[in-house]
Amino acid sequence: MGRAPCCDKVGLKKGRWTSEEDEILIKYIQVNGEGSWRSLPKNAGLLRCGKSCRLRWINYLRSDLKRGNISSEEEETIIKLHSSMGNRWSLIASHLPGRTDNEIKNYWNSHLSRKIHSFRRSSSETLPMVMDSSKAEIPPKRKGGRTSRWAMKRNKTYYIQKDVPKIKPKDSPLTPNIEEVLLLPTPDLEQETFSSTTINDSMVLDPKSNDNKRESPVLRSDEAWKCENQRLYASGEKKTETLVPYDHDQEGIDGGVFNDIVDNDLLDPDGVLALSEGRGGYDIIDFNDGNDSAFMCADKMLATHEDLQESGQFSSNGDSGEWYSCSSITSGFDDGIERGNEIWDEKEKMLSSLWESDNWEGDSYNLSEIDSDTHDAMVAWLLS
DNA sequence: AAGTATAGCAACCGCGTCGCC
DNA sequence: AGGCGACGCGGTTGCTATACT
Repeated sequence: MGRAPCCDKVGLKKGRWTSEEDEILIKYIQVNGEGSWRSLPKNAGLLRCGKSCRLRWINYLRSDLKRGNISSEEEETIIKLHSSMGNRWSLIASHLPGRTDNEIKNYWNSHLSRKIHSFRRSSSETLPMVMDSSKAEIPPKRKGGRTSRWAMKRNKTYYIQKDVPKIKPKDSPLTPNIEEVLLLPTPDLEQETFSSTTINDSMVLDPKSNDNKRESPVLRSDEAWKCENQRLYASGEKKTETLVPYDHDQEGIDGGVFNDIVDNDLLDPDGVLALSEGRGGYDIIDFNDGNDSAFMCADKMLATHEDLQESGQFSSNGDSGEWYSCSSITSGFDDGIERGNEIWDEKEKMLSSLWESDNWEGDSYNLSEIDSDTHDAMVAWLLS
C-alpha cells in the first residue's frame, strides 16, 4: 500500500513562486507563525502544497537568512564539517547562521565538489596535503558534449551491495577478491576535503619523500609502509601500527569506542587514532569503483587492488588519478555496516557537542575528566 | 545573431522519523 | 503496539541565465 500523498495535489500550483505568493505566505506566517504546514496553504489562500510552502519559507523567505555569496570562512566551515559529517546538510547548515541546508547542498554540488574533483585530478602524481580551498583551481568550462550534472551523477556509480558475500576476517587484507565486493556510496568523494585542518594529521606521509620537510607532505605508494604499517606524522614522529583481525566477539563499538579511546589513550596529540595489538575491531572491505579497488582496514585504506602499494587513508583510482578518501567508512563483515553507522553516529554526536560549546560533560562519553590535550586530540580526530 | 551546452539555483519528491492517538 | 499524520532531510529534477561555438 503506497503512502498517501502529503497533500491533495489536484489543482495545486507547482514551480516558481510569484512575488504575490511570497507576500501572502510572509504575511500569514507573520500573523500565525510557522508550523501546521499542511493546513497553511488552505488557511492562507495559497494554491500550494504545504511542503512547498515550508520549503519556500525556510529556504527563501525567512528574515534571518543571509544573502549573498558564501564567504571563504563559511566555505572552510562547510568543507570541515562535511569532512566529518558527510551529506548531513541540515546539520552543517545549523553551524552556519543564515544559511540553509539547501543552499549549502547546492553550493557543495556546484562549487566545492568540483574544486575537490579538480584538485584530485591534478594531483595524481603527488598530493599536496594542505590546500587552500579558496584558491583551488576551477576547471575551465568545457566546450561541447552535454554531460551535465556529472558531479551528482557520479553518486550513482557507488552503491551498497549488501547481498554479496563478505570478505572473511581471516582473509588477507591485501588479497584482492573481485567477487567479494562491497560497494559504497560516495562519501569518498566528499570526505577528502583538503582543508588543512581536516587532512593534516591523519594522512600517511611518504617516508621516502623529501617533501616531509615541507608543510605540504605528499601521499605516495610505499612498499615499506605496506609491510610495517608504519606511519610518519607531520611532526616527524614514526609509529608502527599492528593491525589485528576483527574479532566478532569483541564488540568494541557497542561497549563505547569513545570511552575506550579516552580511557586507553588511543589518540595521539595529533588526533591520530592509534591501533595497537589486541585492539580488535577492524573490518576489511574491498572498495571498488569498477576500475580499481582498494582494501580498507577500519578507517584506513590498506592497499589498492591494482598494485597493492597504495596505503594510508587515501586510495587512488587508477584510471583517472582521482584520489578517494575513505577515512570514515567502516564496513565489511556481517555487521560491518551497522558498526560503521554506530561509529558515524557516535562521532557526529561528539563532534556536535564539541562544536557547539566545547562542553565536555557528555557523560555517555566519559569525557568529563579528560585534559585539554586529549580534548584537542579528540577534536582533531573527529574532524579527520 | 542564433543555436546549443553548461552551471547554478529553486523547487519537487520520496522516504525516514517522531509524536499523537 | 501500531497506525497515522506531520515534519524534516537528502537526493534529484527542472528552469533560467550565461558561456560558448
